[in-house]
Amino acid sequence: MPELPDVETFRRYVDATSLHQRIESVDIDAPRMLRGISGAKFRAGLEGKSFESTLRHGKYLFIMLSSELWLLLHFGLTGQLKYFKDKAKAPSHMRMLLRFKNGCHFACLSQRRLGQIRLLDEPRHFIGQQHLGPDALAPGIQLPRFKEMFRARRGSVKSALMDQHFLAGIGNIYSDEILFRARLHPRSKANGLDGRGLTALHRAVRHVLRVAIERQADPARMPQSWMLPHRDGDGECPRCGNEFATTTVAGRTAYFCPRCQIYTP
DNA sequence: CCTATAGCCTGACGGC
DNA sequence: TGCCGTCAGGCTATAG
Repeated sequence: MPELPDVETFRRYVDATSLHQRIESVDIDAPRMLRGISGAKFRAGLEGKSFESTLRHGKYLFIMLSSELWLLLHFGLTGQLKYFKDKAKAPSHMRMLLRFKNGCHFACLSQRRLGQIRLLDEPRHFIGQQHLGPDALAPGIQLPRFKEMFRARRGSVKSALMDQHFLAGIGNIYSDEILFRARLHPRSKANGLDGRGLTALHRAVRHVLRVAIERQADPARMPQSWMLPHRDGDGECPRCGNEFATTTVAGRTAYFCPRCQIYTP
């Protein structure tokens, strides 16, 4: 689930629910998700502190604590956040559970336990260490820079979009949606796109991510003109009625419309 | 630099 | 019904 629009939605959710409340207790159910720190040290780092502000880079969510340390959350394939009052209403698959002084709870869910939880001193430092590319919605990624990046990139356009070292935040679903909008075949070569293709791609990246954020990354609320509502089930292109096809790119299943999306070697 | 593969985990689904 | 293989919106490590 969690690509850039989902994580941005989580970030806003934290801002709306969980800032400035003292953390009374910390429970970890999935020690494997905790990276580079013991459970005891992690608990000690959170207890008595509060969330003060949030930041997102790609698919990573950073939460600044009152101690000036940062809580890092990464959601893997199945992560979610949930803020709730009654413990009786606790959701399933809670991997980290905080209880605030006001009696409410903040839970990090992950059915498959593939996410990551860390404590950091500086987001910039972490982003550098991981060699993450610029955030896909960063204001600095204007068309000229975007074109330069793709012209210097070998391999397929879809694997470029999904490569977190190249551009951070886009995963399998939204790369398909972006390529559908830009009418580019997922296996088209990144450095084979012409000016028109790159312009369309640049606009599609920004448009798709922004609209998805506006709709809170809820698949049920995406426009009918998009691929997402038709990916399974009927599987028909909302533009031409053709059936969607699939192919494998960078180890993932890519959906595309064989009539609308043009291949460029 | 790039691609392909397996592994990490769990659950849903279809076929037999 | 039960078992089995496959697949899933992530990342990492490894090999070529």
